[in-house]
Amino acid sequence: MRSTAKRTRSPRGSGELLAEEIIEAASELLVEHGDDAAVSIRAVASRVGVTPPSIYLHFGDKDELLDAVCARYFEQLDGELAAAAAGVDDPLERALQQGLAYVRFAIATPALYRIAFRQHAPGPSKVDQVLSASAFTRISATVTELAGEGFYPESDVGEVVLELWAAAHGVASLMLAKPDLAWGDDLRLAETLLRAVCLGRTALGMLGVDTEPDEVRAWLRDQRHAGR
Amino acid sequence: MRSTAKRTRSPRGSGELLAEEIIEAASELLVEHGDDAAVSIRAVASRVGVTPPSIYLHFGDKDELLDAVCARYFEQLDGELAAAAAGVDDPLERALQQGLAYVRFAIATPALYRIAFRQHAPGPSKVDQVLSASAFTRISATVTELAGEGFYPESDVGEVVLELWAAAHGVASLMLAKPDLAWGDDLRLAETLLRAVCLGRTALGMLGVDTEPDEVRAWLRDQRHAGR
DNA sequence: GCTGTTAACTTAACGTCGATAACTCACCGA
DNA sequence: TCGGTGAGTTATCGACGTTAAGTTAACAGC
Repeated sequence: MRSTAKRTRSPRGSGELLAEEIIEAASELLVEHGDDAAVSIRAVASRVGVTPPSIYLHFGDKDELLDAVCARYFEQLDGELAAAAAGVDDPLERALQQGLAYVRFAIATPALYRIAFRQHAPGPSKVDQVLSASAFTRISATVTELAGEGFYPESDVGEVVLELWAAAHGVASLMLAKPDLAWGDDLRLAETLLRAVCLGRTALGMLGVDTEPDEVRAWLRDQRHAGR
Repeated sequence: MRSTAKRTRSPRGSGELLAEEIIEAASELLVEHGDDAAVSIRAVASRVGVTPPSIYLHFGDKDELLDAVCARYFEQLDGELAAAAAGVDDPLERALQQGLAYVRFAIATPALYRIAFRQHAPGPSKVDQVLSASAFTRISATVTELAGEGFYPESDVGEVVLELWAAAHGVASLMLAKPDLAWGDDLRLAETLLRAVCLGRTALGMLGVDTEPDEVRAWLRDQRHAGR
């Protein structure tokens, strides 16, 4: 917890300048220590060069600060998703790349990702706004494109997006929580999972199989007995 | 934080009796308040009817207590998975039911599930032991059975189990973190996702399509242009 | 240039938290 | 009966989030 020299008082209109500095200091602490326990109001204040109560001039409480930190974090995600999708024409491949980019983004800074998915006070948070306006919208666009080409004929686009998100989040979250499992050293497992989510129903549908349990089971049984 | 009457001192050999009471008190606090902030050493001690330092006679620190709480929690999961699998002969259907049971279990007590997947100090935790010895083993058995029937011909069983777990955890975790999304009021979305994970690769494999991006894309293009 | 206002920040403090050290006391074997 | 020890207490520490009240510097108006 390095103690910075005293700041000179900010000029009159620039209260939000310090707010930005506070968010950045909190982010840095989070990334450097990899542990949200390292982010105390006092530590953040000390790093910015200010006393703890000053934080409360810019954020209602600690949760609000962390919410702002996560909002800024997910703004970066939007850029990453855009970069991952750039130049990828096929929407299927694009969905996959965006999913992988999401996982990479999450595991790159575990502390930030973890904190973004903690319980937060009810009511609309900045994180949710940023997420729905950027990443969620971006993936929705890709899935909509896929749906337009005939994938998921009987499913709502929103459902597919949620499934994709849940899969990507599941891999990322579980990798962070249980890093000792046999994940391999690349994202092959994530890739396989995401591909299954994108294509599973499509493949079954193209085989003329509905997703009712009995039908699937019967079809598989037939395949197993007939094939090979 | 109800303050219980003073306990009478326990007889000589029964140190572990209090340990059990402590775990249960902590679990109750967690479930009742739905918030891990409600579980303080002081609150737990007060509910048991004991002073705070007594907790440390039975648990090294707070994390160790919470680890024990989660371990006991996941012991129940093993029973739930067993119940969900009971009487389901088809391994495919069984995998699905176990996955759904996992999701139901998680969202039934959000506070407990959340706390179990927080960051914890490195080294083997009780939670991990319980998980790998019960739920993980149980799902592995089902997947092994599926693999024995010819599903996942080119995949390791461990990989498939991880994918299944990641998918179930992803849905559960995201439902808990973002309950305002359009999840519907049943677990249909989870079911679809789990089915895709169980069957996605199988279906593609049976179509004679490898999981390489180019191959899948080409195959889908052909299907789209040829079919309908 | 002086002055009043107010935004930006500080000082001091409260209550709660996790954790530790040092103590008390009942029980039990010898 | 008497030391030992397991079970639990009292007292206390430093750090935490947060608030109330005070201080100071930048600007607006004259």
